[in-house]
Formats: sequence, structure tokens, C-alpha cells
Amino acid sequence: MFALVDCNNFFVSCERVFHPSLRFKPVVVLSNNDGCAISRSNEAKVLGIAMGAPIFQCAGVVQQHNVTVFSANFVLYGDMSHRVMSVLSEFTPRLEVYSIDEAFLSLEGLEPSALDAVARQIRAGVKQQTGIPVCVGLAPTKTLAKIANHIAKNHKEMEGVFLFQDEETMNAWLQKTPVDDVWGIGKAKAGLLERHGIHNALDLKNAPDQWIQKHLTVMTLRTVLELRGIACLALEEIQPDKKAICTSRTFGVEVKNFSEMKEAVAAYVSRSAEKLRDQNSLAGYIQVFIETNRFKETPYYRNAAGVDLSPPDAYTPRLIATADHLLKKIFRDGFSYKRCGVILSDFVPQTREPRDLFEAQYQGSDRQRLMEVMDQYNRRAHTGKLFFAAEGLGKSWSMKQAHRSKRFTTCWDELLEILV
DNA sequence: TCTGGGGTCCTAGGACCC
DNA sequence: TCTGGGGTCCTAGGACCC
Repeated sequence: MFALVDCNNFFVSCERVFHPSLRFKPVVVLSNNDGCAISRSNEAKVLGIAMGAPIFQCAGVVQQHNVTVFSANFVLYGDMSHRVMSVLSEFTPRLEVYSIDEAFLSLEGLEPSALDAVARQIRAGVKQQTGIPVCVGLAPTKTLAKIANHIAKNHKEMEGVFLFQDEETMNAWLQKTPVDDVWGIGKAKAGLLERHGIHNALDLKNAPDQWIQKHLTVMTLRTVLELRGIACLALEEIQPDKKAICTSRTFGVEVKNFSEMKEAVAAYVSRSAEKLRDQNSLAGYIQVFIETNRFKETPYYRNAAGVDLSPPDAYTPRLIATADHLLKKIFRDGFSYKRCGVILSDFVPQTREPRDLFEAQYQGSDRQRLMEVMDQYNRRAHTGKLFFAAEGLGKSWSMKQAHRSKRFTTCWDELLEILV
């Protein structure tokens, strides 16, 4: 038996923990650079603010209904997520952190009659210890647990918990679930299914295996089996290392000259390399890309360049120098750039033995010690970060964040103040 | 004026091999 | 005139997820 625990409107809920007066009021959290709405309170959803909607297009509604708007505060959300997961792990050691705001729990071995009560305890426990409201869906497969969670979320009378009982009631619910609400069925597959008369989850559950495998893929066949209660997706308790690490941002102000672009690239290399060292990997490939604003009428330009790193490395200064070289290849004067990014890939473990006699070793070198000192310092001091001069001092290109709340849980000088 | 960021997996098709 | 069969590996691009 799986439980899917999913936080309600997670980013908005994080903000509300520290701004309790915003309960029952319309609130949205914006993407980086204050671009799109990426989390909305129920009240904001009712006002018609769509997921991913550019906020400038909602300016009228925002003003008219006094919608509270926050810039994204991922430091806060990351820490709150950590707290939620930590509460969940008190209920079972077998848990998969699936995303920043949801986790699958194995409730194997529990008496069927106890499931509902445990789910309610989980919900109450998370709420009490973190202030975050969650919904719980229970089912014999992950795909069904996802649907159960949807039902818990969208039907108030369930009080945040839904358990798939007998086949008959389950089928009735599946029939009410549009096929594109099924986990793993996106726009493209839903379109194809719809054209063949498969409109809801029950239709999909009853579709012939051969037809599915022929017209869709073996992955979709797995989804179908899961809908039938045959578990094909296991709980992934150990988070595998990342296979690629990407850092990219749109600029607050478009970048025209090379030296500014160089700073931004260096900053993103630096961030990527930190994530790389976090998982004790060395990168064997580095890629840089730049892009102009794709929404503008002016000619669009996008280009990317990459190079093998031999030997693989995690030493930021070398990565910055290499990225610099790549940027020179693709940068064209005369464009206003909106975005750039850095991708590291082809990872090997830091502890890997050198491949030949002359391969410089990162492991155990002064370079590694230097990186460790930097990382340790930066982990401790979320502000006043130690950084490379190549990243620049002005950072005129940095993203817009006009409405960011404080980092209440991770910075000493941004603690919540309560006036008595 | 203004439009996010970070991942994974699968497939088709080309290059190459015997 | 005529031109096989069976593999592997890599890459780009698409689809999907949050």
C-alpha cells in the first residue's frame, strides 16, 4: 500500500506560515524574475489566475481583488520541505521524496482497517509540526495513489484523505478522472488517446494492452497496469545522483555586452559546481548556452557550445575558465540577451582512480581542499556568500525579486520578529 | 514594459561494425 | 541489370514530471 502525501499549494502555504493574516485571502508566488504565477492559493485559483500565467497579464485581477504577490523564495521553501519530509519519516522509514512538495510512503504491513486513521495522523502531524496543510491519497499502486490524492484535494468532504476501497467505487472515481490527469499522460498522449475514444482513467484502464503498446509505449502500458492495481513502479527510497546539473536564469535587465555575460556565466558555473560537489561528482562535460528574448519580435538568437573536460573536474576556477572559452565561441555582438545557462554532465565519482599516469587528481589535492573550505563557509552563512571575482560585483543582470519574503528559517538576521 | 527553472526517460535515426 | 542481415552505440529531440 502506498500513501502519496502532497502539500497543498506548497509555496503559498510556506508564505502563510509566516504571514498568518493571509489565510483565506488570494495569494500567489511568482517564478524567478517575478515572471509567472507558479503557486496559487485556492482563492487565487477561483479568481482565474492560471498555473504558469505571466503575472503582468493578470495585473487587473491582482489589483482589483487585492491579491498578495510574493517573489519566489526557494531557500525558505527548501527548508520547509525538509521539515515536512522529516515529520513524514517519523511514520515510516520507507519513504521516497518525490519532489519538493510530495512524498510516497510505504504503508506495507499495516492493517487495512488502520490505514485511514494513520493517514489522518500524518496529516495532523505535518500540520502541527510545520504549519503546512497536506492531503493524503492511499492506494495499492503509485499511479492510483496520485489519483486518490487528487480526489482528497478536490473534494472538501474527504477532509484531505482518500483511500481507494473496493473495485466498484474505484471505477466510478476513475471514470470521473480525465485521462490527462493520470500521472504520465501529458498533452500529446492525451490527444492521441482522446482521438481513439479514451477519455478518462477508466477507459484507459480497460484499453487493450496490445493497442497501448503499439500506439503509445511500454511506459504507458505500465501506467495502464498500475491503474489495474498491478504495481509496476517501486518505491525509490535512495535518491540517485543527478546525471546532469543545470543552472540558468533569465536576466532582470537584458544583457548586451560580453563582460556582463561573462560574469553571469561565471556565477552559474559556480552554482553548478557547488551542486556537483554536493553529490561528490566530477563533471566530464560542460555546456554553455545563451538566448535572446523569444517573446519579442526582434530576431531570435540561441546558441550553445560544449566541451569534454579531460580529466573530469569539480574545481570552479577551471570550470569558469572553460566556460569563458565556450562563451567566446557563441557570443555575438548586437543582440540583447535574456538568458544564459550552464550544464554539467558526464559525471564520474570523485573517488574514481585516475585513468592514466598523468591525469591530475582532484581527490586529495589543494584544489579540493580550497573548494571544501568555500563550500563549508557558504553552507553555514546563507548570506554574505564567498564568491569568485569573475562573478562580478555589480551583478546588474541579476533577476528581479521585488516581493521576496525573509528567509525566516535559515538566516539569523531574517528571523521572524514578533512584537509584544 | 512584463513571459521560470530543473530534471528524467524514451525513441528514431544515423553511423558504424561484422 | 543486379545490392543482405543483424547487431550496437550515440545523439537530438520529444514527452513528461514538479
